Amino acid sequence: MTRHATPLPAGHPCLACDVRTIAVCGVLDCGDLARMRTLGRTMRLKAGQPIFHEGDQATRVFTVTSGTLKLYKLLADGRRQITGFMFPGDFMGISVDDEHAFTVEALDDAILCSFPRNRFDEFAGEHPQLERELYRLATHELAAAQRQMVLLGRKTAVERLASFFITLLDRTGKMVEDGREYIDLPMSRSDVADYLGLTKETVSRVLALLKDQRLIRLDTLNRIEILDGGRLVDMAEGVTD
Amino acid sequence: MTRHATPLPAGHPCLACDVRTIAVCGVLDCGDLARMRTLGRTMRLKAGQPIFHEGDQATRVFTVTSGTLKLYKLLADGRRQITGFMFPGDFMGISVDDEHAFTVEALDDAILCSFPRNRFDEFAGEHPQLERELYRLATHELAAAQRQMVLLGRKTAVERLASFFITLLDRTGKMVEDGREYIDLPMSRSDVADYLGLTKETVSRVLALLKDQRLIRLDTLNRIEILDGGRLVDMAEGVTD
DNA sequence: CGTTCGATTGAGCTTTCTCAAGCACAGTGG
DNA sequence: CCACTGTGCTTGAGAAAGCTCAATCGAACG
Repeated sequence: MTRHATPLPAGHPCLACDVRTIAVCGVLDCGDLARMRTLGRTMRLKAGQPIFHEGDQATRVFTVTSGTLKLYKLLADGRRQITGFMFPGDFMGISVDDEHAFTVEALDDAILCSFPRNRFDEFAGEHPQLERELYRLATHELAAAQRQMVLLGRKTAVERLASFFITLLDRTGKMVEDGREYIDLPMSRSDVADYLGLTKETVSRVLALLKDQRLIRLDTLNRIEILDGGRLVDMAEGVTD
Repeated sequence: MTRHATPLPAGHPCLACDVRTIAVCGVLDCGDLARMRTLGRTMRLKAGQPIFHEGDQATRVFTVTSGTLKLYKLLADGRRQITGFMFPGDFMGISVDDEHAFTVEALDDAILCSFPRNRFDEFAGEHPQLERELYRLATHELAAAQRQMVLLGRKTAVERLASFFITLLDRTGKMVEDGREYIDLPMSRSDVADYLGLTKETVSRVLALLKDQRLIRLDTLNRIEILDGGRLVDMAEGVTD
């Protein structure tokens, strides 16, 4: 569940699909990539389909080729916290005591590459540079998790939405058309709410508010134009000004 | 900022103090430990003293020998989120792009062992089993961070306090005296609040509530007796029953 | 063209926060 | 030895942010 610094070019096929995946690109040479390729296989997921559930045995690791996934944990009564989203190029290999710590589900149709965990670990053991890269990815994940703790523990609803947009801009890369910046929201309002520790109603209301203040524009339900990124950054950090 | 599975025996001296530290004990042999020892030096901290601040250059890594530390991030207007506490045996070496992602401050008088980051990394590079252990620790940290996201995003004040006590029981090990279980709270009510995404007043009120329900007893302000651990575990997970 | 499902909007409510006052204990000085 | 003072903790009352429940809207699809 870690992500490479550079985004995967749209449509960039994954390692198992006979090309290199972002998570290892740059740290393995051609021969090693070829060897690793033989370990993987392609998985195609329909929207809404889960890959594994919290508590399942972690027998495989994955990289995302295309599509978006959500990671979440549930409480006994069904309350849900989405702990992250996965985009193309992301790596999902982290587990504790061989058990998955969360459920992963596809938001839209997605393609993954999957490797048997033991063979992947073995392969990593033989490639220190890959192992170091995995560690680096884990530390970046951890830093992101800490920022999310600040968001969930201390930010207002408006600040949470602003932070969310800024993070998406950074992560999925700006989409610019005719000089306008857009972000795609492949997830539902409920998903956004469960990621930000809010209700879907509050998400809707805050969107309306940001729209009224001309900071964003709802191009379509799932496509948002960023009208004032600078102001959003300030908001995200709690700068009242 | 990761923690070994087994707790450090009280008073167990650290690597730099001529003995082994928890973070590496079990993965290094005597000769390697001796070499690592030569890299470290001991640091003594007074209560309230910071080790480094968010954004500082990360030139050293640390292990905790004795005492307790808090890790936190601030928003522009001073709102604070404590992202974790460090106890004896814990390792603080994770940073992103050589910058510390949070501030670390001693809660009480503490002793640390500190290593120059570059020498430590170099040493780790020569000891794959140490590198693997650091990765394992990071993944455990990440799982803990995700549990904290559930707490901050979806749990009620009562559930947060119950979760906090259960986590402390697991982490610092049960202290049993005369067949009674205790936990120490080396941090202030404000610190607890900033860790759980609440205010100090709410923390006080919830403590009073749990006390009234005979789930805990305040032995002293900073020492809590667990009267009904089972019930607390249920509460922590949102089991209403 | 009707149905469905997610998104939006509204009204009232609950939990937690804020602000303020009172309390308890440790340290200090008379 | 005891009053004094400071600091952190607790308790109370009112306010506010966000939640719940319910109604309405609107785009997608058969």
